[in-house]
Amino acid sequence: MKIDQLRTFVAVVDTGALVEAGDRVGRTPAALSMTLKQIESELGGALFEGERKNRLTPLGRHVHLQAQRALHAFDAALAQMRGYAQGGQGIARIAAVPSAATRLLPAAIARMRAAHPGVRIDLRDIDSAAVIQAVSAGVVDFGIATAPTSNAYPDLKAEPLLKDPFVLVCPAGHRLNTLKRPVRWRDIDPAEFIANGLCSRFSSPELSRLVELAPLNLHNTTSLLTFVAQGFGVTLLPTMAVTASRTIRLLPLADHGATRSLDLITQRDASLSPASQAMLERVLDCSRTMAATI
Amino acid sequence: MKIDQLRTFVAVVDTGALVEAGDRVGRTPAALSMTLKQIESELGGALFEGERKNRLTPLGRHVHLQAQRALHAFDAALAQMRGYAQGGQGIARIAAVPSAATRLLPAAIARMRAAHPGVRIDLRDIDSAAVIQAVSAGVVDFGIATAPTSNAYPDLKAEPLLKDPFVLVCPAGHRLNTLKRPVRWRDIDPAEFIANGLCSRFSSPELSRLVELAPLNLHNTTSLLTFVAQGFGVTLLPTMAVTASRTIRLLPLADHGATRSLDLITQRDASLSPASQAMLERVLDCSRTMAATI
DNA sequence: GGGCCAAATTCAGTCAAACTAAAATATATT
DNA sequence: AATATATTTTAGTTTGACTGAATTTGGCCC
Repeated sequence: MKIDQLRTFVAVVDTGALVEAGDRVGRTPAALSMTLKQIESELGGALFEGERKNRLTPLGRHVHLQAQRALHAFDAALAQMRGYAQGGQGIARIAAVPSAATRLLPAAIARMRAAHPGVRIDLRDIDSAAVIQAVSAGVVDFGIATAPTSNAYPDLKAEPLLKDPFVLVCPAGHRLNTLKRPVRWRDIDPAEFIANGLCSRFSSPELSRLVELAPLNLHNTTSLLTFVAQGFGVTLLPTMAVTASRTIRLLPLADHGATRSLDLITQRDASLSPASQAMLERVLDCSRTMAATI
Repeated sequence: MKIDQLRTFVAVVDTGALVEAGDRVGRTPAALSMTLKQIESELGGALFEGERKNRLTPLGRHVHLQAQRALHAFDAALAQMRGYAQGGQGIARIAAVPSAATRLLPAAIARMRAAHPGVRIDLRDIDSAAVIQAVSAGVVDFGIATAPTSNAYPDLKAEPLLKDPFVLVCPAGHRLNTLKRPVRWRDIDPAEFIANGLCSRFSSPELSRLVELAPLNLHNTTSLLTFVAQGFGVTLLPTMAVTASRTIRLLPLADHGATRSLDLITQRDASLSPASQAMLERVLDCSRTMAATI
C-alpha cells in the first residue's frame, strides 16, 4: 500500500466522481479506477456502494477516516523535515565571549529572526576557555572566541572572524590623552599598567613585559574599568570589549599587530543543524561587514 | 516522497550500513544509495555525516525521528483498515425480537466472540415493528423479526431464517392437557382464549376468529403468562417465545401451517460492515442448525 | 606515508508498475 | 426507450526503480 493510493482514494471520496478527482490529482479516470481496484483487492472488500463513487460502504468510511489520519501524519512529518532542512525551525545554540555577544551577535540575531522566525536561539556569553569547552562538549553548536593556539583541541575547527585591535584604556584626565599620535609601547609606564585576562592572551614581547611588571591584574572587565576610571592606571583591551565614556578614553596603538583575533569555533567533523548553519552564515556575514567598517 | 523511501532510510539508520540494510529490505546497496540520494536532494541537505552510513547529521536525526513517526502512523492506519476489513474489529449493531434475542442470538454471539474478539456487539431486543423501523432508519445493521407482508418498506430485504410453530399455552391443570393428540382449532374455547400481539400477526381464518372473540388481549409476554398460569385462559405463542414450566404447559397444534416466520431484515442496497457481515453469517449458521433440530 | 580492504557510488541496461487513450459497458436521466 | 454520463477494460507506452559491474572513496594496517 502506498501513500499515493490513499491520497487518490481520499480525492475520489472528496469529489465523489472519478473525472473530478482525476482533475484534482492530475490523472485520468482510468488510472483512478485501477488504483481503487488495487486498494479494494488489497483490503478484500468494496469501498463504494453501487457502481458510482458517491456513496461509501461502511468499510469505505472506515478506510477514509484512517487514510485521512495517515495522510495528515505523513504530510505533517514531511513538513517538519522540510522546515528543519531549510532552517525554518529548530534551535541554534551559541556560545560567545561577552564582547562578541554584545557587539557582533545582536545584528546577526536580528537578521536571523527576520529570515527564520521559527528558529529559537540559545546564546550564552562566557569567557573564551568556556566557549571552547562548550563547543567541544557539544553543549552548543558553535562558538565565538579567540581560538586556542595550542593543539589541545584537535576535534575543533576555527575560522577567523575579526581582527579586534587593542586600544589603550585610560582615565579622562590622563597625560596620554594629550598625545597627538597613536600610543607606542614605550609610552606606557609599566608601573601604572593594569593587566587583565584578555591582554594576557595576546603574546608580544612588549606586552609580555608590561604584564609581567604590572602591579595589578584584574579579570573582570567591569571592575577593571572602575579601577581605570578612578586613576589606578591604564590597561589594554580589544576595541570591542570596551566603549569610551565620560570617564574613560580609548587611544589607538601604533603597533597594528596588537590585535585579538575572534574566531568561529565549530566541531571539526560534525555538521550543523540547518538552523545553526543559517545562524552561522549570518554571523559570518555580520562579521565581514563589521570588519570592513573598522 | 514515498513511504518506501522513509522505510529505506530508517532501515539504513538502524543497521548502519547499506549492505545489511539491503539484506533487510531485499535490495542491493546500489538501490539504497540512490534512494538516500533522492531523499537528500528532496530535502536539500545531507542525512549522514561523512561518507559512511553510521553517523547521522542533525538533519538526519530529525528526519529519522519524523520518519519513524510517519511510518508508525501509516502502519497503524493500515492495520486498522485490514482489521476492520476482516471483521476483526468494529461494531455489529443488531435488533431482534425478544424470542430471537434469547433463543437464537446467544449461540451466534458466542461463536462470534470466539472468532472475532475485537468486535463489539450492540443488541437491542424490541418488538417486530420497532426492529423493522430500526433497520430502515439505519440505527442497526440488521434485524431479526417477522418480515412485514406489506410493501410498506421497499428499502428493506428479508431473508427467512426460521419457521417457528405456534403452540397452545395453557395452565398446568387445564383440561386440554388430557388430550392425547395435537390441539385442533375447534378444541379451543374462544371464551377462554387470550389474544396477544404475536398471534394476531399470523393470519388464518381460524385464528382471526379466535382473536376477534377473545375477551382479553395482552401484549406483554410476561403478564400474558401470568394470566395463563392463574387460569384466566389459554393462548397461542410461537415456540421460541415461551418455555414450559411448573405452571405452564405447551401443547402442539394440529395445524402445522400455524407458524411465525422469523426473518433476517437488512437494508436492500447498503452493504454491511465486515464486522456486521461476520455476525450475520453466524446468525444464519445458528438458525440453520436450530431449524434442523426442531 | 603507501598499499590494501571494505564500503559506497556511478552507470548502463533491464524490468515492472503505472499511466493514457480509446473502446466497451454500465447506470442515470429525460 | 433513448441518450447522456460515468466507469471499467484493454492494449500499448512511459516512467522510474532495481540490478550487476565497474569505479571511486575512505579507513586502516604495516
